[in-house]
Amino acid sequence: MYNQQTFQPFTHSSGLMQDANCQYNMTGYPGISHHHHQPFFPFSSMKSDYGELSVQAVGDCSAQVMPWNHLPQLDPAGQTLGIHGGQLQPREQITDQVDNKRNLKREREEESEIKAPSPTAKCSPPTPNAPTAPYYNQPWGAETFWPSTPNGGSTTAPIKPEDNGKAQGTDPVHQFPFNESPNAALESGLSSMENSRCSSATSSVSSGHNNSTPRRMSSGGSEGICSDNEEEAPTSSEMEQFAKDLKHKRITLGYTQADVGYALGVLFGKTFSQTTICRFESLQLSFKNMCKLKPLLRSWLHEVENNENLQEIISRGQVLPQAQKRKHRTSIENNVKRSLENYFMHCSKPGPQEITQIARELNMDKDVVRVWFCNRRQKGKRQVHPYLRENGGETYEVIQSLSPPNVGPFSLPQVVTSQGFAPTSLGSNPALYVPAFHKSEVFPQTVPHGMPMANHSG
DNA sequence: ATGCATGAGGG
DNA sequence: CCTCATGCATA
Repeated sequence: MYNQQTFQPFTHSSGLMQDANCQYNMTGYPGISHHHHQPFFPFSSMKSDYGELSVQAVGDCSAQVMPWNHLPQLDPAGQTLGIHGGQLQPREQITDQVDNKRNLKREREEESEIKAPSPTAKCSPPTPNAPTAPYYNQPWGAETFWPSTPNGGSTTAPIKPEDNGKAQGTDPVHQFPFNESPNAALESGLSSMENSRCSSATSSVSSGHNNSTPRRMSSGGSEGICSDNEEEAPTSSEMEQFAKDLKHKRITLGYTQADVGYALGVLFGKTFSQTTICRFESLQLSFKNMCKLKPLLRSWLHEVENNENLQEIISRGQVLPQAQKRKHRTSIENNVKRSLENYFMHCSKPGPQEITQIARELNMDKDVVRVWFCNRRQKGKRQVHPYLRENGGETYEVIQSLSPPNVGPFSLPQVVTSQGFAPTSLGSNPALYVPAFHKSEVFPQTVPHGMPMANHSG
């Protein structure tokens, strides 16, 4: 077992990651006013999503050079960071368990599944409208990452290295770590990456495994990619394989998930948290989301494999100070959780009234209950058993494990399928969990105090 | 690795 | 209000 915190040869590694979001403005946090400009990622002008970016910048051999070339120089200050440049220090032993990892898969549009077998209940989603096809093709608007913030404005758009200079003047904390001149080494390395993509996009990552299935729902004609449209329409198996390879490679090279997330920030201007990388590796993101991140991660993979300079550069990333602490994580007691589970089993989508009732029943804040249900639903969508994934996603499994043991008379088996990533049935049959009961059954009139959860004596 | 939370976008 | 993407905080 590797523990991220256990291996922190780099000054930036650990804390850095979780704080990494400081790299880009969190519009959600008014208090935070660091406008860190994105290092270099002319999104504004490109209007492209990551997919496109990666496709062009990274993938297209002939495409105009992307931000890569603009990689800022190593900041002299960066050297003071005490990072031993360039050398990868394996922080974790290469464990075989890597492959052992549970490879969970979830579907992209599980949405439809929810209402699948369910009758017409208020609880069940109004309408499925969930496209069965993986429409991950949708563009990744720059705004997605850099929404124009009303307050600052400077925060939203990624800045180019050149701009970076002045940006620093204003905001010394968050600009790209390197402000010198372009790093030749890096450029060279990056270029290698570009090449690799053209020749064999899948390189070490997917090479060998996936004989990509013919299914390309969308031809990236507009993107004008070299030949690797894998990014556009990776199959579930491809995705799984990629995730697996990514993780293996990452660990082999001694990177933590946090490192990867940070590196992405250095390379693309958008940092991701350890959490996200973790979820990617364990396929716990929506398929769409996976597709979105894959190109970036693949690029990272190419870089670390072919360019040691990249490591050096990334290593110099400055540790961004924690802007501010946010939220207090409410801790829900186990017995209360069980109660919530019970409610959820019967109605995964309680209405405002029901939520209020539940909240009252459990002496919880309404919002906490609401959020709990939201999260529970999300979790339900991606929660599948690892072994299911081999089935190709067509199989339904009744799993009781998801159900609280004490649901008593209300306990329902849950229908689960692994097709989340099933190449052939994406979205067709997405039931991961089934809120089979109408809310009326759960809330006949008012939440009965005698609800099963009430007796959770644990 | 995962629980609880935030916030954008949609209806 | 919900879903979805995402992450801090924590187990």
